[in-house]
Amino acid sequence: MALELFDSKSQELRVFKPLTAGHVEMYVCGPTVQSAPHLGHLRSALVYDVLKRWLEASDYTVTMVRNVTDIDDKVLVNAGVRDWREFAKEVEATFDDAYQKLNILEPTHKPHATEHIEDMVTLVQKLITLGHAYQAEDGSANVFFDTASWANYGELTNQKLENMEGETDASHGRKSPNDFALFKAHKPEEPETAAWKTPWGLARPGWHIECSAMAKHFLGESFDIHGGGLDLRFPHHENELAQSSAAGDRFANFWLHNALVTINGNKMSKSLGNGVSVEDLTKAGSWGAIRYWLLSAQYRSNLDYSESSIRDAQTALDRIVGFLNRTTNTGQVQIDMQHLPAEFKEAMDADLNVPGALAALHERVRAGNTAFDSKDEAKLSECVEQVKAMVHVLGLTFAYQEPLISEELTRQVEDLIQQRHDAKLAKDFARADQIRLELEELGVTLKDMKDVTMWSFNG
RNA sequence: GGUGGAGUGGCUGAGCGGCCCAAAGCAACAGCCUGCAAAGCUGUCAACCCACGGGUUCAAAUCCCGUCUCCACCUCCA
Repeated sequence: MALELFDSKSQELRVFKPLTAGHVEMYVCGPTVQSAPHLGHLRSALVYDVLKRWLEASDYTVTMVRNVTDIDDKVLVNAGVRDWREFAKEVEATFDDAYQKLNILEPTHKPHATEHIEDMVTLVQKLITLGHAYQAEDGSANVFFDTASWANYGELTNQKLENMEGETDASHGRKSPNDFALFKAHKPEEPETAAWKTPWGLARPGWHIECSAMAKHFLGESFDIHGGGLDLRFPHHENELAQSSAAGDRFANFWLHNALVTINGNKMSKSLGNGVSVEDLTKAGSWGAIRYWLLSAQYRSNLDYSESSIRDAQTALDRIVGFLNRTTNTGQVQIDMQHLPAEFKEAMDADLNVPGALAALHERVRAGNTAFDSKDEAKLSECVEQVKAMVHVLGLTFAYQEPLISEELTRQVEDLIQQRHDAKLAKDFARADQIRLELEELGVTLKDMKDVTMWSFNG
């Protein structure tokens, strides 16, 4: 079975076939570094991380670009009196930190908008030459895309120009309220560091042109997949598509849009201020649990957050981790498609049906536990290999590889466990129970197995 | 007004014409294990049936029509 992906431009499932055999190029819209990440940003990054992992597991090589929008109205506003560049770096670091803790792989390229102003100028000049862009009629350095000149405008979101509401504020030299900024003229109240010399005067780039220019810089005039959050479909991606195709590029072959994280049924967003922060999440469960939860709905379905979400995910993940811990001595995993069950592959190939893949994973865990208890070594070994491979593809490996506990504490805990064991042998149950209480106070969860006592911290 | 999407068990969430008398997880309950527990494991758990009303079909959660409710986008947002 071949991988099928839902292309939101043609609004249908299409069999995925890369433009170049064996190689996939993808561009994903990364964050505007205006404030710390919330669950929605993490979900988006994670969706494309899993896609990349699945493509690689399917024997493709993948070039992935995920940009950083480090110059934007909001960045300047939120920086306040501080140097906006320093502020942007700081926010970006909080994203990188969260990505890393979630085990999101580094993209091949991580370009910053401010590093590609030249590319943007070149692209805009071309658009002007071709008659699809113009400098503001008021003579300022504002440059706009001429939507009326591009008959396909609206093709991505199936909208007609006359139905669009357009910009409501002052025109700034626009011909039409639907025209969007390619470059924004420098404003006196903004720092000079946030302005670049362009053929039209001092200006900074608009948001949309950044992605078109960076995609072209790294991937050329056409590439396989463009991904991003559903809320970026319009205007951001519509405008990207208009710019790039008006400049003569074929641009993306597939458009993927991940659905949003909701809370009480409503979108989680910066502007609504209902974002759940990283601090809140890590109180409820580990990073592994957060990753597991974010994967628990198919990427085109909304994912609704509630208080118990992460906690429930932790329990589910612990089942998988517990199975591997009690049956395996090593955290080493080789990715081997041979070991992936057919149900898992079918689910992943069906537009990345990760919940279906997780179902296959849990089924193997149960079969493995049964084999373990009945001492069916052959069956057990098969299940372990399968589970390891699936866990690896989903990027959950780190959840059982991470030794978070210091050596000192480990020694202390193991010493107490030994004392308790001795007390139990001497049938001094009062002493054994007392030690059990001490361990609980340390935040240790005991697991008395047949011959040994296993334990985990806050588990 | 325009454009998309969604309504499935206590909760999360797959399935999108027959394999569905609806996956998986959580919760709940029971058993095993244990000195007793916890943890772990195993099992059980959707019967006027997949928002409601019609229709198509040999066959519908899945297709069509209508109704209701909800969400997203059309302004910055993953």
